[in-house]
Amino acid sequence: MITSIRGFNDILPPETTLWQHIEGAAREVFKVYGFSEIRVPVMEKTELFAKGIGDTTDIVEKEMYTFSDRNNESVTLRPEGTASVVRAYIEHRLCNMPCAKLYYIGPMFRYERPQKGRYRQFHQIGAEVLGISDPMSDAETLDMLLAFFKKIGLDDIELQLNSLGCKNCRPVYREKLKQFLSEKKEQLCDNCQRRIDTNPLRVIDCKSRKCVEVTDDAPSILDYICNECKTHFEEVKGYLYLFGAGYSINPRMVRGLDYYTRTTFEITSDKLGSQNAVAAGGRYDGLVRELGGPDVSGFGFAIGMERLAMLLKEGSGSTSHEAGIFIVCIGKEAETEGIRILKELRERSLRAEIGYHDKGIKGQMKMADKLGARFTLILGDDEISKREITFKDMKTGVQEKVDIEGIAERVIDEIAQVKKV
RNA sequence: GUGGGCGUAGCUCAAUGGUUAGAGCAUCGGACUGUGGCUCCGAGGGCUGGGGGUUCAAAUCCCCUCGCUCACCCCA
Repeated sequence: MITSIRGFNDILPPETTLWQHIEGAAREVFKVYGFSEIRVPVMEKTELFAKGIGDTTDIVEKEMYTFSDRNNESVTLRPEGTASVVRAYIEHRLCNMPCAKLYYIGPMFRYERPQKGRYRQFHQIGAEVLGISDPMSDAETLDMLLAFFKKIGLDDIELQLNSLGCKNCRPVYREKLKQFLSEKKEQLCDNCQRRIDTNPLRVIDCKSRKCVEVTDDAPSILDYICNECKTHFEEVKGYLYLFGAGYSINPRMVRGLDYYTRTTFEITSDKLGSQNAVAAGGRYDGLVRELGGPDVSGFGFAIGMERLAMLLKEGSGSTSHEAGIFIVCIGKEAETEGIRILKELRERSLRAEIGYHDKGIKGQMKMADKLGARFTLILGDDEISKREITFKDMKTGVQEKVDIEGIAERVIDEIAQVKKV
């Protein structure tokens, strides 16, 4: 048996309905906030990600699907969406727009060990605002994200906010923190002892109890960011209040991508297991320039579709099928008439299916039931000779013979009745 | 890359080292040849993940390997 590749999953019918619902809600909400969809390729030149994400990050160092194509060019399946969107923004001179508010939906690829909420092919809904540095934009975009979660009925989530400062003030804090950690090195977990030099910010985000205690009085980044960054952060908080968005400050939150500056955030849920962020993002003011574009700001986020679907499945399990019609035919003549009716119902946008002959009438009824049809239309010799059709309500079991002319109207009426209740 | 847990029918799971590896659900058929669900009866479906070893005898014990899963790491 040929199976799918490790970490690459099929999404099967009952669940695809949920996915469509999620995507539809995102499109609706993003639209009213003035965003437009952008579709970018799933593969890019490797250097785009190396430059954009940072070539010492874990993603670039060991998690990318990188190949040589037949021309010996190094290409990579995108591990995230922002770099591609920024590339397209520069390539097509979208900076000529007053500001670019773009969203995308699609698969991303990272070569990691799969676990709960983490897959090698996973899907993100992302949005980016390019060309605006105003803190109101941070708040507005966060408000949009929260509006989306509200729309799909997800509560029990928390918006955690932080500022990572800019390229001027972050290194100052980093040194200060390194100093602090070095003094307490022996008390940290093995992992964090190693991290003091490679990634000190990560230490204050460590979950091990030992490290949490030791870093309790560690310097906070919010005390070290420069005045400009501080002002920006304060204004973001002020605008969040105006938009009515709730949040909590988490000065220990760290992001894994190099491009983030100033505002960063995560939306978390305690129902996701170890991978507890359902969405995350932040500001990236140097990225466009870094990738060869104008010196403009950026702000964006990405939502993890698998994680979101996981949360929504926990809640309401409404699997009720749509009201549908199933046509049972006995004999060639009935079949001819049945197909005619089938076409008519479908042209009127009704969900209609027809039985296949090799099943017999019993088999066809069974199939109607399994498919969840609310009504069946039964056509046999009796009906054909009298120009009638048997109309059966599968829920109540009640059936009657009705005139074959105008059957479509009758069905539409009945379905309208059912939907009202 | 490093750990832990688990691999038995399509699915969920049974089976002290000892007959022919079982059950529920699902599938198909019958009771009910123009009527689904409910009930009853029956059928199909398995190299017990794969390979090696111990033993008179292995789903069961040992080793190797592959797969899944959770966690570390990292992240959506």
